[in-house]
Amino acid sequence: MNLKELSKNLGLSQTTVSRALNGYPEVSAATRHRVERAAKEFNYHPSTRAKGLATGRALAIGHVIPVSTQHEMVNPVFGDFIAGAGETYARNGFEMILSIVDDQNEEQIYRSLKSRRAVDGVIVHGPRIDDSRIALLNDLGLPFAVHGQVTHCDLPYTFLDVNNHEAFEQATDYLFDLGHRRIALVNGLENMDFAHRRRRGYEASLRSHGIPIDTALMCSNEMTEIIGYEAAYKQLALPNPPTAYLCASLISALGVRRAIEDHGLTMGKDVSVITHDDVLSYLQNGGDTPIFTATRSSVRTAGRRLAEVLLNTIQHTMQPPQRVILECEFVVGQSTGPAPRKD
Amino acid sequence: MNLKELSKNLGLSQTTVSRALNGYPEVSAATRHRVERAAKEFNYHPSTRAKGLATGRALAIGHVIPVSTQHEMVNPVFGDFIAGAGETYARNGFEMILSIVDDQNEEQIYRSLKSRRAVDGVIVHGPRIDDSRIALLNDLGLPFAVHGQVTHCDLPYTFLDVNNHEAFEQATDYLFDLGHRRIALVNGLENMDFAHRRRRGYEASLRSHGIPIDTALMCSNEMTEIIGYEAAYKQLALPNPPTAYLCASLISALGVRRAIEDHGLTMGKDVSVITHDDVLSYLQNGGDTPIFTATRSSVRTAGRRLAEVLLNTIQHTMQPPQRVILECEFVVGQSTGPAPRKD
DNA sequence: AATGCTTCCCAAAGCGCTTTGGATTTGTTT
DNA sequence: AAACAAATCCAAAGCGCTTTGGGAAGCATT
Repeated sequence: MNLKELSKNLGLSQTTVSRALNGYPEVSAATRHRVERAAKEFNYHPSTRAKGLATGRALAIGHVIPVSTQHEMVNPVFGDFIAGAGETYARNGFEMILSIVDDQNEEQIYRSLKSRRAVDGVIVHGPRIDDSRIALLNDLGLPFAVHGQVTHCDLPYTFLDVNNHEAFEQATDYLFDLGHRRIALVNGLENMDFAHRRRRGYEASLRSHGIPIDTALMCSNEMTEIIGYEAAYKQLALPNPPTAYLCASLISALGVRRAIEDHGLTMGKDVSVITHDDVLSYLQNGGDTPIFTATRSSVRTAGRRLAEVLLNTIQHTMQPPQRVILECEFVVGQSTGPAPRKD
Repeated sequence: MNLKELSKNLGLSQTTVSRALNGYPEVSAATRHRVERAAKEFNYHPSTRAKGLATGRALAIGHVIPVSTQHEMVNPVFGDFIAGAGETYARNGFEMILSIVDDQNEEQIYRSLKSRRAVDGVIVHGPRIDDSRIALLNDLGLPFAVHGQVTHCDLPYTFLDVNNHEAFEQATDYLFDLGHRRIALVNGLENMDFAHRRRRGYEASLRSHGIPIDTALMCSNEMTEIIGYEAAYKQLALPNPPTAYLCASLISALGVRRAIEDHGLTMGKDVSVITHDDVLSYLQNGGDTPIFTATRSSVRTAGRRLAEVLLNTIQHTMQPPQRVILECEFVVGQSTGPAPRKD
């Protein structure tokens, strides 16, 4: 069923039917009603492609997912973020188009999306420090919104980010207040902006308490269970091992916990752990009493909100870049306790 | 830059330029070369929408991701599957469009995708037992391919599945051969087809060895760490606890391991664990020596292959439904050992 | 020179929608 | 009753591409 057939069926012109369906005022209420009923009856939906061609709008948002060629990693938060964004798109009649691309060909993809007019805007995932994509997208004139921020980028741009610095500073403060002085950081890859900020927050806290920064207690890598395990296992074997951990992800934290237990120690008693918790649907941090003390911020909510922000900037072009910063909720769980007395 | 401008620039008609770019033979080699160079120079890409309108093909595949309203769960394998499928699409000039939808409105979405001619075909995710989507898509005449199978569906359809029955039967056999007689199953939701098949494989093995099926040792739920933990913790407190576990997911297995350790037991010695391993990028099962004994099958590869199968059936319509079944690799890790002697 | 083949190219229609610029009808005002 | 405004509706152009149905030029064949 297309517009032509529908309008023939109704004995109206395509113009009138189109207008009736799109809420233009030049149509009488009675006609509009009749048209709407018929559209429902015949399950008529306008062709996105034709509509896009005619209006010049794609009614679609692109998500470019970089998959690092070295690690073949798909960021685990991605699924939940997309789910959140998808809700927003569905509500607004937009489609989400996804491009998986190795980080070599990223620029290529953005150019192609632009010149094919395939999308009205894009969401930038996984921003890195000094990320070149901001400048590129600005040049291309393709509206975009970043999930995260870009350190060293002085161009204005629209983004939504968690307050990573604040969260990790606060978490480190909390551990300090419990008496911990040897606090380790199991971070994500620090060329990623979020990981960089978290380290800075951690360091800021240490500095403010006069604790020297010990690089032996810091690691930066992919956030997998194995890597968390290996990093913590080694550190706990040090002559002067950490008594507390700060993890960038619940998955890393699971590895850290395993390392703690493999050393015959007890989490929450011998070694404390705080992790960032993205509230992934398949990795809940316990029920009412969280297992891990955590800095919590739902990545799904982030997806929903950032998509809203992007649609907004697309609709009302000419407004200044939006900047949304979400504060983490600090939840106390069973994984932290007073630092053990030295014997 | 559009076709009109490009052809004006070259002093050729749109027809010729279009044909040159699309590999039709009616163009001299010299002209084709000239056109291709110009296209590259001006970074010309045909508008997907216009192309789609003209050809009647969308050059896009839809992925409908059901998000259960009760659990708000996004299947964790989804990210990796999509990454695999995306590789295939990129290679073939297709786009992937994603719809997130709560399971109430699923049918609606398929109808809409069809009537808007937004996609050339869809991938069906998370098939359930007796899933009504097969019949629906057949009715709609929308080409599709299923990631998994549908028990109780006698319509022919294209799918790719892991041999779940075989894998779990084999895993149970393996545990039996190690002397285990109390073998527990921590399964996914058994209205999902894959989980149903796994249970049947497990039961088939038990039956063939004359072991009675004990429902106290079986549970079926979302595959999260917490749920795995809780199920195993309870079962291990039984008067006659299991000595071995079969898990539907590495994430559940992490929970089971924690439960084992919280009971003061050692995995691989006191209690054995075998899990299915989807080879998710952020949840590797160890390096050279796997932590968990596992039935392994990469969901990313599955995504890549299923997308290929779907594109194939779309190109060569009129060929019978394709059925691909992948056998799991059985890898022995550190989590299994001989059943402990009864005292 | 007329005929028939290729080879190479083009004008124009059409895909399904929106939107411009009227046309027609109806209602209101004097 | 004439004149004008408002309310409804419509024909046709246009979005950027593909594809049909030729047409012109070049060459070899009669």
